Amino acid sequence: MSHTLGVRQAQKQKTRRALLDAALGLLEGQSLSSLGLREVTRAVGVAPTAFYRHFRSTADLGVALVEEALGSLHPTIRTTVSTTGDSEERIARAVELIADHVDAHPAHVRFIARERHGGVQPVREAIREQLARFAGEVGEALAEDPVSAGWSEDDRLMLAQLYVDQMLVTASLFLEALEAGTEAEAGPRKREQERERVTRLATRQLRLIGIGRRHWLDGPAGDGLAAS
Amino acid sequence: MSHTLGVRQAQKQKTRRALLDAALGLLEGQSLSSLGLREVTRAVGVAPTAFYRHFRSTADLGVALVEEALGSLHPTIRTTVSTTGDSEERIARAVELIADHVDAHPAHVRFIARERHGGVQPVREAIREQLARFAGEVGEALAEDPVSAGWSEDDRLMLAQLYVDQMLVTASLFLEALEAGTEAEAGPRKREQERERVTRLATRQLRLIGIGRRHWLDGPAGDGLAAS
DNA sequence: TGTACATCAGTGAACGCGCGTTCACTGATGTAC
DNA sequence: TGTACATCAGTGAACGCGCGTTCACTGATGTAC
Repeated sequence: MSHTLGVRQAQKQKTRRALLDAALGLLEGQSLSSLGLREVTRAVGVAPTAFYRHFRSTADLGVALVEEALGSLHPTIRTTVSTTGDSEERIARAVELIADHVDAHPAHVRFIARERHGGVQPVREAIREQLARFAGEVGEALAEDPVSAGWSEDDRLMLAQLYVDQMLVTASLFLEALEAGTEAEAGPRKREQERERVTRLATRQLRLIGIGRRHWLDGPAGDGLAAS
Repeated sequence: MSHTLGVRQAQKQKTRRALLDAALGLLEGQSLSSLGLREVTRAVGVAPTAFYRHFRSTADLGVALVEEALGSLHPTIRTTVSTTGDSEERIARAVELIADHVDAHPAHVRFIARERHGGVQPVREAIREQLARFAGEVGEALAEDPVSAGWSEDDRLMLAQLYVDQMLVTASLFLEALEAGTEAEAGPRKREQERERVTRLATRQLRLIGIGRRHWLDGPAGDGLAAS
């Protein structure tokens, strides 16, 4: 019980971590489809051939990064949606959670935003799967929420996908806000302003969706015919 | 008035078009940041150096593609939002318009989805600018719509951005539906099913947003406190 | 209309460079007895 | 505990290849007179 891994395995994991971290860093300025295996090993300080001890290719490394970026997020998302309380409080908490996550893991967020529609098929597919899982989980959480009681499975999933996409859009905006403050002349003042702006925007968008949600079952007399 | 261009200019435009078309084709399978200048000229059948007569770099070509993909869409979007009629009809028309656009220009749509968060900064910036213009235009159109009468400029822009992002999400889903039918074993049957599924999903998401929109000014008594 | 010169889109050779992948290797770690 | 052998993460040389960029060029098109 004292040694859970062995020196050799531990060292291998350390190199693997270094490769993933170096790749993530290099991916801030380019897409996965142009990331070179030699670039990554050079950044870590190992021979190019060492790469093959851990990954078949950079695409393979990309799939591992997807798992790392999104895999641990499932419980967080679940509890966030399930949280009870006033609608406004829940929205504020969700937006804050997204902002904090972007602050804590900007490179992961950028990677997902970039590669979701990127040029590497297996990575796109891995992201698609994770997001589909998110949507499924949010949909289940919605089933237990009085606001969406009586909704069909189909409707719940429709709303869940709207929420998941909205989450990604918002995360991406927070990332841009973060970068706005990193530009040479701008400084943290600008960043703070941008962050506040995105928070306000995302909050109101979620509020509007929440209103639509609460009136979803009101029937066509209450909405379908009231337009224009 | 008989010759508007001259033989030399006409030939130059033709080569330029060929370069843009070839690049767009090659970008179906990779990101701009990994697209090679030699790849493009090889596909067209000109010498690599000919590329420089038209573009400084592949990034420069990418910016031209953004203009081509989004520049002509402004009037379309404006009239779509301004269209009068029943709420349901307007939603159906908007979704159909997106589906038709994806059918007509799949490579352009993929390019925008991919490079919006891609690894080439000037291209990201060009897309950001075009989408900001879209949002501004949708916001103006909303000002003339009775449903959003009395809204603040800020609120209109908030909704406009939600619509623009939703438009992109939907276009991206239609693109996936299109590809689902292109895979070897699937065939057009699968594609038709997927297309119908996305139409239903997008329609209901827009419907929910529309409901939220109609109740936006009802006040906190009607929505803020009704949750959970 | 004809001639002489200017322009400039596209050419083709050459360059140095970094790429992904192969291979036989080394030497520390792990295991069997 | 000690010895003999197996494993395997990381090495380093070598390969052929395609890349972006430079340069002086060619020859059709355009223009001035």
